[in-house]
Amino acid sequence: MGVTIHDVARAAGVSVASASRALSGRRKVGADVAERVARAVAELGYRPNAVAKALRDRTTGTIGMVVPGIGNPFFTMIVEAVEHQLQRTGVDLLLCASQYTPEVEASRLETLMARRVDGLIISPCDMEGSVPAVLNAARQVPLVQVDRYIEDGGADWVGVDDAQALTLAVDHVVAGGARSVVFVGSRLVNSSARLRLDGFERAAARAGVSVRPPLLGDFTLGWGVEAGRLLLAEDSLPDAVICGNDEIAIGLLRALRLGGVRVPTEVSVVGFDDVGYAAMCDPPLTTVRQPVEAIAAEALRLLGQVRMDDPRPAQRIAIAPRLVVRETSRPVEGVSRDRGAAGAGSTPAGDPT
Amino acid sequence: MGVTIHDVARAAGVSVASASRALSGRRKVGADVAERVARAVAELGYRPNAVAKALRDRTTGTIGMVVPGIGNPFFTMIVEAVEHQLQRTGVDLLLCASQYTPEVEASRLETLMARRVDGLIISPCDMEGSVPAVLNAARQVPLVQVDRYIEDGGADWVGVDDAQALTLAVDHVVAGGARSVVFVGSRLVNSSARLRLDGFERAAARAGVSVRPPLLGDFTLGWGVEAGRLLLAEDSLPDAVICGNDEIAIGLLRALRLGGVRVPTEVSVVGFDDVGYAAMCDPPLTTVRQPVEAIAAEALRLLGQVRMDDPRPAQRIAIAPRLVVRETSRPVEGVSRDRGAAGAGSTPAGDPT
DNA sequence: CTGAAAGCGCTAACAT
DNA sequence: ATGTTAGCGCTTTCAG
Repeated sequence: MGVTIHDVARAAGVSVASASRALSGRRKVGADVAERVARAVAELGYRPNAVAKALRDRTTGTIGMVVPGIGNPFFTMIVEAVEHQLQRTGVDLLLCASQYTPEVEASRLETLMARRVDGLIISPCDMEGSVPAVLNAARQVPLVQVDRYIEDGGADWVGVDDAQALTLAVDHVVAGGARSVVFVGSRLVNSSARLRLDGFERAAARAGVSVRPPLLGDFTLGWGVEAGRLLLAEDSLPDAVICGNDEIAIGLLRALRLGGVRVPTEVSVVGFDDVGYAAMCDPPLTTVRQPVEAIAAEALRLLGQVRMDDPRPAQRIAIAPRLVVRETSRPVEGVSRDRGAAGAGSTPAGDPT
Repeated sequence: MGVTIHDVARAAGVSVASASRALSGRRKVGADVAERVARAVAELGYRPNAVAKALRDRTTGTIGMVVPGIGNPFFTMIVEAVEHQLQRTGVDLLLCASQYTPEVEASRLETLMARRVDGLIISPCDMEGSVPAVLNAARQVPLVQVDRYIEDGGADWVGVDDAQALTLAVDHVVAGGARSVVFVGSRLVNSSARLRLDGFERAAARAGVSVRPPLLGDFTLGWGVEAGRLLLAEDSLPDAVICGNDEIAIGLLRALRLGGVRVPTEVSVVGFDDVGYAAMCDPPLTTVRQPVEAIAAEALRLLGQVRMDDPRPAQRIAIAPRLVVRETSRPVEGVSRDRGAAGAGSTPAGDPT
């Protein structure tokens, strides 16, 4: 620690300007200068100070990302996708969790801006509560929302096309013979919850099937099992249940099994997201896959486009999802099941603890 | 963007020094000065530039963390714990994933150091391959390893007491009547894998039970189901199988169920980590819980202690785990099962997608 | 092609 | 109590 470009310049017998030029390679330097600087760097173990560079350049090569919670597999997927897209960019990611709380979300945004991130990617935790902080941040620095958005239309957004996703899900179970369907999702506190319920209702109406009143809780396993019990307690089961995310679906599956209900023979279940576990649960879950890589790529592209000076209208980009048919839905002629569902090695790997 | 402390000083009609003092509150200022500065700040929407402060202070208020992969629930737990401990500290976390690859790990460490993080927390991905990068980093900045460590003893470490953990697991199944046990874990490429196998073998020997050759793959669901099939293919099943982590255990459970084996009636299964899903799988998993909060707290404490000038010997701190008895192991007199296992709302919540 | 010097925004001596 | 100023490490005009 502590060897600066001055030390390098002195050791190489050149000016700091030359050392800097040699280091960055962005300007011509004599061959001998380059040579001697390189040697000095190696000998002294010089490491450029990114902080000083950032101060000088007024840009940090860093973008901030804030998601509601990193414990949630879906957010983990998006974070990984963003990280993946950033790979060879030289841009680093400053990751924060808002813990589903507008207050900590606002504070995280504040410190990210103090650190002068070059851009911000955020999945706002609360459709209403997040509005001031997000809007305020968007005024200072390029910002794009992913997955969830605030109700105010003041900032760019990219996410999955929820309407299309629900259409895919509903049409699939209907094609499998379902005549009555129910939606199990989240209370309408964030945009995804609302969009998905809407999408479901429209798709069901279009398909002309009977729809039961939706069950709305939160996006957790726990709610999934509770919802399953609620369903079991009713007079009769619907032919299919469409879930707001995979966690709910997996919890539901569990409750149904405990209740002695066979899936998909008696009822079909469809999830949403396609988290890693969906392929490994029992039976493997039919679900709508979120195009996370595409979302990440698009978000980053948008971020690069934003110019704080000429404010162009906010964009909303919805990306088409894909239905992944596995074994919790009744087979449909002409639609083949996703292979690799049942077994080993089909998940991205990972080598924990 | 762009309003500096100079602007504030000018607007308030005071010197930058006074403005700085008023802002930091670290030195006395006249009441009127404080007042006028506060107003100027509010009017101009001043935001201190953390980059400039960092350059001046030679400290960033940031620590870097690098884990093999954020998709793995266990690492996610540690990251959350560290974040949680950092909460009211004003210290921010710079999170990176090494993707289980020493090369990217080295590169992440390099950029973290360029950004002048005040400390580093790392779970090295490879017992051998990570050695040079970790040692090199530890030479520049306070560093502590969590969970995994490099074989060279040159850097601090804090993690779970694997030997004790395996003793807990083995003694528990033996108390439940098991006479033959097998270990399903990971190939010995990282410290945890080795420590856990060792711990298992010692504990089994001490308990005087018959042990079958261990099955070693990786820490994934996929390997768990494969191992389950391998077990099924043998002449007879062991009384109990102890797994290297929960993912393996959950995969194994699935394979056993498909094979028609009843758990825990015919065989007991014990996991390791106690990830959120362990309480929700079927049946709920008996497992050894990692004391992640304690590990995070201890790591941070250690980090604060390290003085780069006086090199004290490296420390290794192993923290005691706790056995969480659920329903994949045969009941033992006097040991009560973990309640809340079967149902709703027992997980930390989370409100995804 | 190379060097001298200014300045990014901030804080801490060092005056006053 | 307040103001002036140097300087953190770097890049980039501007001269030569």
